[in-house]
Amino acid sequence: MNSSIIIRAPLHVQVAERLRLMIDSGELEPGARLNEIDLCNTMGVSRTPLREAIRSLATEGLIELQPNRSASVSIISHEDVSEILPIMAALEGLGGRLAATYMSEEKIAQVRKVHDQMIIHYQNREVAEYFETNRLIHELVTEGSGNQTLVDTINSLSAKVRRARFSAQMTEESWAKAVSEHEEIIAALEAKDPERLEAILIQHVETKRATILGTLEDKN
Amino acid sequence: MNSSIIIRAPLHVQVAERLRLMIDSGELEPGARLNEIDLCNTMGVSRTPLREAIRSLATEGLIELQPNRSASVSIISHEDVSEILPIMAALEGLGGRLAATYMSEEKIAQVRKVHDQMIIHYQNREVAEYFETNRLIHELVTEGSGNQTLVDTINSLSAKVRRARFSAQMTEESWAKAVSEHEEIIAALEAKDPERLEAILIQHVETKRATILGTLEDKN
DNA sequence: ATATCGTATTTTGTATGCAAAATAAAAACG
DNA sequence: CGTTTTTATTTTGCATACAAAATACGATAT
Repeated sequence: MNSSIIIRAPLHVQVAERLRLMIDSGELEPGARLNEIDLCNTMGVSRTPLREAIRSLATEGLIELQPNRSASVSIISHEDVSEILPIMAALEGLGGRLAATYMSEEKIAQVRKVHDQMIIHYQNREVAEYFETNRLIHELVTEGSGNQTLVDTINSLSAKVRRARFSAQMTEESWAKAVSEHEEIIAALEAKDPERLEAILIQHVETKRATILGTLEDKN
Repeated sequence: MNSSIIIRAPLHVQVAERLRLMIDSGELEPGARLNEIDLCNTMGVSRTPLREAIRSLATEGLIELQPNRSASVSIISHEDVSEILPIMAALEGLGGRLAATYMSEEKIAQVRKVHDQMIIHYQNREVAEYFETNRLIHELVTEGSGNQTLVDTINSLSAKVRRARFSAQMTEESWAKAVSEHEEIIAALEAKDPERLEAILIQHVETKRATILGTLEDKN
């Protein structure tokens, strides 16, 4: 039989995906109001699937709902970031510990490849590419834990922080530190040292926290 | 002015709450199919808010969606439990560490009170009451971290495991162990010892894992 | 009797319609 | 003029209607 059956995802799923993308890319900025009819027109769907999608993103925390008024892209505060990062540290630490134990040689080699790419992007000061390869490495390591729930949980938290785009604060110095920590990450992974990888990943998130929160000298 | 304005939650929120309750109580068993029209009739609402609620619970993971067929209460497997518990261990550990540092004396006293109640329920072998006070203690400690995102994340994971009702497996022995660990938890909290509390809470979840998975001698 | 095909019924997916609330605009008042 | 009140418009909340898919049922053939 034909195994290439095209499975059409329900509209509300497609719409949710697209909204998530719009939020993630910044096309829909934090605080932006979601006018249902406008969005329906741009997406070419009716309000029903759109509203279902909005409800989903609301439970994900990407959108905020207030009765009888437009949904809005949720605004992430410094407090939110301060809450989320310690959680991510604990979870990435756990993921690393498991990954160092269970990850296959091939997967490790794959991480190494992406790592080397990232280093090149760093040397060439290609910010966007650096961030993307960076993100991918963390994803691969976490996936290496073999714990899908862990991957999902981290992704959900990561998505919220990512939107914040405090990243502008990244100095040459903090960037160098992050890269150096990544060298340690790959080393611990290749050495299959769970405790060390866990510790480094926790430290790495702490570095991220310091960077994002502008070394504390920001407001708040 | 009158500050006692009654804020009516939107129907889809009320419905979601009710569904969550039905799932949690077991009225809707894992695998049960959700017939939209039936549910609409029993709840006295139209399909629109019901479907919005279903989408929400689906993104929470309590319900599973398959295109063009009824939504069903998601079935939690032993694998799922094995994935979730290590995550909860890490997060409860983090929560405990923070709680031991930041929790106020009054809050600690409150936990102590609930703890003493729990012990009485244990001595009287009042299972339901024991579980409820137990749950409350963990919630209070986690809340003591002052990290709302952490509370929410743990609750979300906890809700999934709770539904599993593998709890039947609890022996007199494992129950005693859990209680003894709780004595240590309250001690570490009162002593404001972050490292110790973190360690105990992680150990405590490990005990739970062993209990739930029937000390490994189950299938799988 | 079992299996397969075709039809009828149920159930979900999506669009639309109407009422209520919120917002914007206009008019009345100071 | 600025402020409040009233009216009009927009926007959300919910219900319903219709189409498409899935399921259940029954007939036919083997």
